[in-house]
Amino acid sequence: MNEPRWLTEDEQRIWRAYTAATKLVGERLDRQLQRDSGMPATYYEILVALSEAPNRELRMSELAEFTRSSRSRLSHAIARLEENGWVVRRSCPTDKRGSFASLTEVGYSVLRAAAPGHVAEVRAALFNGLTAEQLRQLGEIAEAIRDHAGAGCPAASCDGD
Amino acid sequence: MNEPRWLTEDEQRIWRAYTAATKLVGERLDRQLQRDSGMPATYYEILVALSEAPNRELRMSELAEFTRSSRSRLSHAIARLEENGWVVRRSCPTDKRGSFASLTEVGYSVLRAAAPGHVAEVRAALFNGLTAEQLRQLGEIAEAIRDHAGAGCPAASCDGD
DNA sequence: AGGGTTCAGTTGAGAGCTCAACCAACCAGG
DNA sequence: CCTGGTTGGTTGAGCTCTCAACTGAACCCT
Repeated sequence: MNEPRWLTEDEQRIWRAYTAATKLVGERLDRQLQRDSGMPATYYEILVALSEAPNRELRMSELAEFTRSSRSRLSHAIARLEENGWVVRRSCPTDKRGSFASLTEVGYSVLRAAAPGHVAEVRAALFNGLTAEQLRQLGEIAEAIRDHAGAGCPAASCDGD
Repeated sequence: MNEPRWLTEDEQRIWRAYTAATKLVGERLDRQLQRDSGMPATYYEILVALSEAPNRELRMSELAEFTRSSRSRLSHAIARLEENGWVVRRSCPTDKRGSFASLTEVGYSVLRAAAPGHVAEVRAALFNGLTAEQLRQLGEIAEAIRDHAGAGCPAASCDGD
């Protein structure tokens, strides 16, 4: 096979800015949550997903889908959250293989306490640096990437296969 | 203190698309490199930075800056890369505290072998889903975020202080 | 010189993630 | 039934990352 199609100088500049930006934002968010609320960003997202679900609980597989997490990662995470007393597992009555993750009252208040700082950090790290127009563009671009990259890689949130 | 400034519905939509998109892209890239070349994306970036440096070597602290990595992470990473024989440490003659990380021939060929697949995945995961105009916008947005988020958080690549 | 401070880098413990293997319950088809 | 495959979820090992503590070298200031 012949020479691959390398990135042009422009593409390389964009790619490097992209990785730098996303890395910085991700690290800021993670650091803030860890420092102020004692949880990584992924756990925060789990709590958010649960808090928005009817009855504040979800099947593990649905939760995995919402949070775009592998089942394995989620399982480990829920185990940790359960240790903290923020979540409890409930076994599913109709399908004995399944289980629900259910947000506890404690978990809910931890989430409520964490939210303001998190939102502030989102603004500080991402939104405040952009014009309104750029923000709008970013939304469209992110949606395009999400739909495109998600389609091209079905294994993104699956374990084995 | 009073009610924090929550995200509007639009802002929330943008934020969620952003996290979804960046997570998907990051995971695709990482997965591809791990599968095809046996290294995480962060190690790839280290090898790239070294390969572009004069004499293919850099001081640890410079390398940390280029790769936007904490000194600690880099130290662990270089230890691992040294085990693989892809990098060697050289102590600095003029400053006995310092050390250089130096890309070996083996490391260089591993990098050359990994590059085509990586570039293809960058295109597949990110570029191919966007119009030329969106790509241009993404570049500007990413630069704005990088400069803004980097400034607001000096601790991003420092250990203790 | 001598003493404190800063600087470059390392180390170890603890935590989260990935991958592959696994188990148990459901579901077909014969 | 019961057998084979699929599905829902868990587990453990290995790896990377973070955070904090630490070492030793350089610098500064009298």
